[in-house]
Amino acid sequence: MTAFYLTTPIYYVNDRPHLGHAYTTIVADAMVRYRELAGDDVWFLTGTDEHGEKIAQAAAKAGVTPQALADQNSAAFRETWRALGIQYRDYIRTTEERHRLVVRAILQKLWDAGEIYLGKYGGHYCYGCERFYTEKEIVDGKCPDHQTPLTWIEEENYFFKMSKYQGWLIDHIERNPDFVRPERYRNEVLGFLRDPLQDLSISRPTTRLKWGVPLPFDDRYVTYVWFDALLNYVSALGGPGDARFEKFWPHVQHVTAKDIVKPHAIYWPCMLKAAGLPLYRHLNVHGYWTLGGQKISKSVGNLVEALALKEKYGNDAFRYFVLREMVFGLDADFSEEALVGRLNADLANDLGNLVSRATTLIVNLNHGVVPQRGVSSAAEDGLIAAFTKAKADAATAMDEFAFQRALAAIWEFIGVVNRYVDATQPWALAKDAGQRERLATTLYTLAESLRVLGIILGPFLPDAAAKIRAALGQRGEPTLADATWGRLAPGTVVQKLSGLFPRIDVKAATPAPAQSAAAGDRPRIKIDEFGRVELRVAEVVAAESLPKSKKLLKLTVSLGQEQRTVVAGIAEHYAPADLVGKKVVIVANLEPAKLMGVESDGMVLAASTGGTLSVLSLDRDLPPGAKVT
RNA sequence: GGCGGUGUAGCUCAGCGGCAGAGCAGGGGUCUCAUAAGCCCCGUGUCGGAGGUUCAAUUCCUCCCACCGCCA
Repeated sequence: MTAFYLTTPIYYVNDRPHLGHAYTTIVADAMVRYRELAGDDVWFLTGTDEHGEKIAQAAAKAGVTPQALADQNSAAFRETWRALGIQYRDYIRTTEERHRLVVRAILQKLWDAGEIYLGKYGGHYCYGCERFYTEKEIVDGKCPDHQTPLTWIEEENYFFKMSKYQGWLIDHIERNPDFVRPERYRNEVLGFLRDPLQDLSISRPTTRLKWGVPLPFDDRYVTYVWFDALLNYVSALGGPGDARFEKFWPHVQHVTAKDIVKPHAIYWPCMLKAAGLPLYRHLNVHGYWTLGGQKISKSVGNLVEALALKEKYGNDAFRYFVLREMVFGLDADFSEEALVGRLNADLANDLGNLVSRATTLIVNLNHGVVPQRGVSSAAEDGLIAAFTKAKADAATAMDEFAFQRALAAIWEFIGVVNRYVDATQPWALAKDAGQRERLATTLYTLAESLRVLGIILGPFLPDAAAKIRAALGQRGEPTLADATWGRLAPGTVVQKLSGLFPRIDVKAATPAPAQSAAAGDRPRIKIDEFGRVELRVAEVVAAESLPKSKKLLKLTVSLGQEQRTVVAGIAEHYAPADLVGKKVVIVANLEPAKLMGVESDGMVLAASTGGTLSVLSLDRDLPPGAKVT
């Protein structure tokens, strides 16, 4: 029995779970389910990354301890995976003692081996950002964020001698072409390695940051968050010496999004090499989801919304869509329309309808009993060959992390079965007493087709596959070996299974909210036209209703240096008290206008649909006056 | 600025030296077991532009344009 160990990245608890995290995790879940179906002994790890400056800062801002913030957000990820039916075997948090122990043990080992040294680092430091800036990032000697002068700080830190592994790493990647895959990311890594590799700073002085794992050999420092985080893949198995580690570590593969290729493809192999541990087998890198073709970096909120569509259309449909639509490694676009398109065309029309018609035929024409099959004709031979090919193609695709190709291969077979029904016409055979054996063979073939589909679809559509197996009276957890033609026992009772994936009536569906505006066919504007609109963050200092108006509120807002009066038509949706202290977005260069006798100098932005209205605010805190672009 | 990638049918993309392909969308037909589903038929598109190599280029080479990524 082959061991198989797959990890997702541990997600940074500064974030809320969104489509990007979900894709990574669904991909890993589907792969693990597939390997398990194929008979491997699997282990599947996910978790959360909880140390570092950003967490410490966010917690301070929220007035809670870093641990409390981490607890809360780690739980949000766990809940998301539960809702998505993710079957992880372990969930690690970097604040857990089991993790800290392993990190410290490995650091000590590296220190003893002379892989770490104390060095001096000088840089331009911004106290506001609590970080160093490189020469390139600095604007006129000032912090690009705060526009405040920077301080030259020399700081002693511990460094990992990563540079000495450069030649070795290049060699390893060249000898193992699929170490980093798909190939585009391998090329990127090799490109990066053409320039000299620097040693890696692995500590932060506790005078600046306390939220981390203390270095075992110098408690004036905590471990730099990346060094700490990468080790989760090892610590979750108990570390070297643990039986679980010895069993699974040699077979580890990682899955990540493309933004964290560098730590995984460069730091991590060097760290493992220095620690005397075997390297991972593959780093599997996927691309980004875009929404309506737009880059997602500025619209994390929309990614959270995208993830919410799983509630509307169901886990299986959501899983199927992301696995089928994204070419693993490339970016792909997510839209509700595309999701519904896949759901209707592939799941409802092709698969759901096939299940419905085939089970109905067996129930109607043979009282729901799988008959003894007779002599095969060319039609059956062709169908069986198509299944064998689909199964093999899917296997090849899965070996290469090509989920979209695996699903396309299975759908080829579904198409063959649909054509088989049309070609053999069981309903016509049933009317001819001389065709009883043909009918029996046909019905057996259909039932067996559904049975094998119920097995190989399991990793991709867990719920639907289970329903199909149940309708065919199949019990227990299947294996891929069970998906061998002819194993269905005659006499098995089949139940009618309709509505596996109901079609979504696109015309009757409610128009997509807000989001569709971007994709609409209104005339586009140039960027400089948009640039004429000056949008700024404003803090509501005071709010009062206007006595004579039902709709209007008079707001006093701060833009940092100046205060203004703005009248907003939101009284039906917000009480004045709800708004005070809130950061909103206003149009700052609008011509002033008098409304109900009050001069309004600006306009508050709000989104609305039907009866709901929401004032735009920020999901991260920024000072009033900040420009919105 | 350096390195790399992409540009093929309305949309998403495959093909990567030998008569331009698939899925979806759209149009037409047909069966009736089925979820108005299935099945069958319908695609001349400057294969981003210009030049070159070749008997032959969407495919190889050079340059240019556009977009994207990594690095600086």
